Amino acid sequence: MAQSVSLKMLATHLGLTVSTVSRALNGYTDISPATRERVKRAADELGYRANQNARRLSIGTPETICYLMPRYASSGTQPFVAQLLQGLGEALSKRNWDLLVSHAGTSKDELAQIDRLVRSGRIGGLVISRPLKNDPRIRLIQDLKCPFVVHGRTAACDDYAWYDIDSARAFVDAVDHLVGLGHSRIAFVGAPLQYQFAQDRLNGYQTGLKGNGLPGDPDLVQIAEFSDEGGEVATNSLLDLPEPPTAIVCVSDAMAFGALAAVRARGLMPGKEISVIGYDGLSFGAHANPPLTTMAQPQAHAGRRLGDMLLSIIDGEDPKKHQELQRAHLLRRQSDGPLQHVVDREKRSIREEHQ
Amino acid sequence: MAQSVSLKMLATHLGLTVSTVSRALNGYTDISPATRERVKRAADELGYRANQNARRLSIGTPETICYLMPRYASSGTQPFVAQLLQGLGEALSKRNWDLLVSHAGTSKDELAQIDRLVRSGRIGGLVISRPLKNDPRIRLIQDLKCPFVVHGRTAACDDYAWYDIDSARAFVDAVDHLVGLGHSRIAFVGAPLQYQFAQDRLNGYQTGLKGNGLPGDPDLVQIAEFSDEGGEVATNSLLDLPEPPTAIVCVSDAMAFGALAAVRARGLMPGKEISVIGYDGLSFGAHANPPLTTMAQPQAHAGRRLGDMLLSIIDGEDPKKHQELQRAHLLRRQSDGPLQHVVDREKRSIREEHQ
DNA sequence: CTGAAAGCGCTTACAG
DNA sequence: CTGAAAGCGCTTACAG
Repeated sequence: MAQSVSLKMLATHLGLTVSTVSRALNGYTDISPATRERVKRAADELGYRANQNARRLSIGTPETICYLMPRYASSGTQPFVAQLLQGLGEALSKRNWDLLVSHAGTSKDELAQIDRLVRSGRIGGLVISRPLKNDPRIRLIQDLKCPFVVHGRTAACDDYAWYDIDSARAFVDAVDHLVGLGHSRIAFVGAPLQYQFAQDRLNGYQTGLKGNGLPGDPDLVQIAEFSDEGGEVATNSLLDLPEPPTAIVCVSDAMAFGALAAVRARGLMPGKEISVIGYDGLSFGAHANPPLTTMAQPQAHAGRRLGDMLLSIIDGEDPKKHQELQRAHLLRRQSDGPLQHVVDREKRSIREEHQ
Repeated sequence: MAQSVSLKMLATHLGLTVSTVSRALNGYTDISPATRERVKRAADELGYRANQNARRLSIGTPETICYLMPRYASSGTQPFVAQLLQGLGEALSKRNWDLLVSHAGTSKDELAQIDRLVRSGRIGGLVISRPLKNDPRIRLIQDLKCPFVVHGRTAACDDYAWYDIDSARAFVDAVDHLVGLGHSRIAFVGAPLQYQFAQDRLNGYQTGLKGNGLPGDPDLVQIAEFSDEGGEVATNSLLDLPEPPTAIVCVSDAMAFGALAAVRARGLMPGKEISVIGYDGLSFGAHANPPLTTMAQPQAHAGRRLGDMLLSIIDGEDPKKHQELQRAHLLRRQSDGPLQHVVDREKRSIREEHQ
């Protein structure tokens, strides 16, 4: 590895002392403009870069924040990660902070890792995604008194900083939209409720039903694994009901893809016989069969905001002042449509043909 | 931020000197087993973690590697990034190294950033993805004498470490497969050739043609922007040809999604009238219309191997000994099929109906 | 087996 | 305006 020039080398090269050179480089005003220029030029020429480990040890801050990768990111269903990292990087680069990423195996590992991470002075802040309703990571980070910001929310989210999409509201909108299309038997395909986002979306669905004077039928709420396969399983349960739904709202685009597959497998056409709405706004949804109608959100925004918020908090601002709720909006493609008044019997016969 | 206990605090707490405590913790053998145990227990109880900035400054290595995010990752078409990071993280965690990610705006920024990164002693190694044929980053990193490993290859890839999929071979296989289905008019939808992977895949396509005694028709090679829109544009050009292809191989799944859309827009069914094969093996391809046949590859593998290789090189091993070529395999879904012997006129009339 | 000391490469009061 | 010195929190020869 190319041993880069040290401050001492630069100083002797200039016939100055390290303290003068250091202050010149760091823009101290008590340095003569002439030497300041001379020092900067020499630094450029020699390609001097302050050793960050030394610098950070000296100034007492790691100038680094860490993004804790969602544990299930490995399943490849986390297309938002690259964008989020991009946004975080943008926010941090303004102040030359570094972005670390950290994965963990089990939940216990994760807590131990967080503990190690902050106690070892490597990081000055943390960002975590998709918290549980009652997320042990958050209590730990609070105990550690490490600045942090949450991408999403927990059940009790009053006393820390977060950025979230108002997904409850989004599901109200989705239900309203479907009711507007004539649907009344609307189902919900959800993810395990220990995730707060899963609970929020279910709440929104239920609020939407109530707001339209629709009864809630427990059979129409199907919770499954948070993946396309899960969406398929849940949707199959719905379609097996004596009185199946005419519309389905799904907790994510991935689950909606599974729902589309299940509907098609019965010889029904999503967007015709059954409406399916996803949540996420993945660009890929445009290529689904049929193109997926979904609740889209400003993805690129999230990382940048999260980064800015975290930096402010590290600067001493009150975390409670950094709680930001964004809206999702309906991105209509082709998987939703008006209620079709078909006799049940007819639908069944079509279905049987394809089995 | 919770000021974690320092070595000095731990030492005074134990009535020992920092040097003894440090060596006990680092497993030196010249420490009595009794005190070693005592020290370790106390460290656990007090939650001591060595300050990494101090430690790394002292031992002279940053114990950190950096992944340079592909610049176009922002477009959201980089689903492999999360998996790659996961794999890298796994490899690094075995030795407690950290994983930094770095983005850059323009190409110039990127070079400056790399320079800063390695000169500032923040990182002990670099991994870069998808190099250009002649990638200026690689020359720079070599000049800097920073250990590195490439995810992909450049045109001249003899003197550094890399991990790549044999995509030339994959395209030979794809062409062979299509020829086996009766196709002879096979087109190529490609990405800009400054990317080496784009050139490799074109080469494979051409080799495949030659191997089957098929003439190469320049009209059948369409290069476009590396995205689904690009794939659509390229495919439209192909379908506008006086004698359109009966099969298309695409340089990526994203481009193939665009190709499927273009084919469907003409009222033709991919997998029937025209075969389309992608490359990547994205799980999402199963939800395309129709499900996309593709050349799949062991994605989870890449990050782990890259991380292991880089660590070995940092340990002093010869980079040239770490060049790994993996094979892709055909993942058949439903966008390919046997050549249909339809009269051209007939095809055209179907097409016109749908315009 | 343990301690005293130097050093990693910076920054920053403190003198002058 | 510049220099000499202490300190950030570790590790690691070197003594004893």
